[in-house]
Parts: sequence; structure tokens; C-alpha cells
Amino acid sequence: MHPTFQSHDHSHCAGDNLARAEALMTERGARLTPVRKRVLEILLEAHRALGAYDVLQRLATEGFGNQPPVAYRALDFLVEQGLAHRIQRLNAFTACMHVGESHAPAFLICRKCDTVAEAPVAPVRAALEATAEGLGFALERASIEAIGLCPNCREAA
Amino acid sequence: MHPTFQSHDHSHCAGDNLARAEALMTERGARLTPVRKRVLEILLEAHRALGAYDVLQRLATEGFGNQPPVAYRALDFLVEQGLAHRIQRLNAFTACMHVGESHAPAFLICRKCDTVAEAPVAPVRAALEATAEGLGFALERASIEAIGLCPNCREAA
DNA sequence: GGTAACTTGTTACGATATAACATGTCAAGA
DNA sequence: TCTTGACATGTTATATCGTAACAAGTTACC
Ligand SMILES: [Zn+2]
Ligand SMILES: [Zn+2]
Ligand SMILES: [Zn+2]
Ligand SMILES: [Zn+2]
Repeated sequence: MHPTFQSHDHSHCAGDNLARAEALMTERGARLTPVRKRVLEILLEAHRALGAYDVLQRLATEGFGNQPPVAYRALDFLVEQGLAHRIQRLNAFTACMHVGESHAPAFLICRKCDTVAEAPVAPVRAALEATAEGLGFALERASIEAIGLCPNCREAA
Repeated sequence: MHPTFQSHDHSHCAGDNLARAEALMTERGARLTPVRKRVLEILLEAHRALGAYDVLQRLATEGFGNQPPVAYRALDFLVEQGLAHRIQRLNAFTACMHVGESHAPAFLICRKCDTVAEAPVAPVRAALEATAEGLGFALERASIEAIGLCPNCREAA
């Protein structure tokens, strides 16, 4: 089973990812400022996708700005740096669970409990790349988002 | 090369798809009313993804309602019936080019000319299905959307 | 310390989407 | 034929998501 779907020490996995994110930012000379860091923490604590306005609301109660650009800028930064991903289907954002590793993920979204898992799908990507190339299409980026039931909700049903 | 990317008699390919759509609706006892049919035609004439408000604007100049629900309801109907697809990345809609055939498409979106091609990607789906099953996730639907350069724009660059 | 690049805050607005209710259409079945 | 219920459309109002533009503060570097 995918780790996201198992019960686990979440504060530990979040802290782990946060540490890796900070190291990576230092290495790149990019600045993980307080807002950005806090947004990343918020995402890491959630284990599901959060809308920009959800994030904003939490920021506002903590003394940061309370206008949309505050959230969107931090989120955009995290996405650019590969520390977070955007889930198109949900107009929402989720923390990357594989920081640093070169990865081309797919997202498995549970329609019951809203959990989002980041699954490594290198073979799927390869197949897509092959198809595109066969059609003369120069593939640059692709988003793969699946809807269904996570193992827990599946069992409950 | 994928047919979408070739120059072709577009009015013919549109008329063809429209005829198949009407036949399918009759067969199902679903009603392809004037608004719905017109929206489908608009999408078929475009060969690219159109936003709901783009569609709405054209409807309004033709004597249909000019409020958002008019467009959204027709578009939702077409998507439910498999006559159109929603492109998540673009918040836009495109006519299905393979009406009736059971198909699980991926969309190849040219970031230069905005053309959208519907590519059959059964192997890609199969790989994704296998991955999901391996993780205990019950996959129901998935959207696969690729960004890149179509053959024409690729050559021009 | 001066300066340029970057970051944050704020105002204002644009774009996308839906809830709720009124009205109109159509096809059975009484 | 007339009623009636299901479906479709029109309309108002509002919710949700996202960005342009500018002002003010901070940081890195010479
Ligand atoms: Zn990731
Ligand atoms: Zn679930
Ligand atoms: Zn299709
Ligand atoms: Zn192109």
C-alpha cells in the first residue's frame, strides 16, 4: 500500500520533508522566507490538497497578509521550486512528498476522503512520451490525475 | 502525424462527428436540443478548447440566453454524454473526436497555437491502472493532459 | 551607505462557476 | 383532450478562483 494511505507518524514525515526542502533551498540560493515556509508547513500538515483561500485563511490568523496574492505568490514559488504541486482538478495545492528526487508524479485523489497521494509513475510517463513522439508532439509537461477510492475508503464501502 | 495536426477539410470532419452525435443521442433517448446542438457545433468548429464564457458569447449573439448557466448546462450535458471533454488545465471544453467509440483519451495541448488533440492512449491507461491497483487504489477516472509543441509549431521553432 | 533585486502588503478587478427560483416545453397516461 | 410530472431553459444573484498594478519594506552586494 502507498505510504500516504497508511496511518503513520505524520508530524515526523512532515518534519522530514520540511528539512529536505530547507536544505534544497539553501543549496539553490533560493529563499524559503517565513510566509513560504509556513505555507509549506500548512500543506505538509494537511496530506490533502488545499485551495489557495484555505491556505490564506490560516495565514491571516497568524499575522501574515490576508489578501489573495499573499497565498498565491507563496504557492507559486513552492510549485516553481518543486516543493509543492498543483492539482488541476481541484484548483488546489499539495506538498511534494518526494522533494529533491527527480520525479514525474501522478496524483491519486480519493473522492470520499479527499486524500491525495503522489505516486511515482515512470512507466506511465514513458508510455505517454512514446505516444506523443509518435504523433510528432514535443511533450514538455503532463499532468496525470486519477479519481477513485483510496484503500481505506474502498474497504469501508 | 495525428489528424488534428494536419490541414484537413474541417467542415467535413465536424459534420461527421455531429451526425454520429445525433445518432447516438437518438439511440439513448437523450435530447440534443437546439442549444446543446449549437454548443456542440461551436466546439466542433473550433478544434481547440473553448472556455464556457467564449461559448456563451457566441450563443448570446444567436438569440440564446446570455447568462452563464445556459453555457454550463449545455456543456455539462455534452460532457456527461461523452460528446465533449473538459480540459482541466485550461478551464475549457473541447468536442470529442471519437464519439461512440469507447475511448480513454489523453489531451495534447500546444502551448503556442492552443490546438488540442485527443490521442488514444490505451497503453498509458493500462499502466496507470496497474500502478493504482498495486497501491490498493480503486481507479475510476483519470485525466491525462500534456503540454508541449504540436508538430507544426515545433517545426516553426 | 547606496543601489538594485527581491519580497511583501494592499487595492482593485477579472475570470470561472453554481445556487435558487421562475418559466416554458413536451410526452405520457387518465 | 386535458392533466400532470419530468425535463429544459431563462434569469438573478452570488460564490469561488485568480491576477494586474503599485506602494512599502527587506536583503544582498558593491
Ligand atoms: Zn512531488
Ligand atoms: Zn479515501
Ligand atoms: Zn473523446
Ligand atoms: Zn501548435
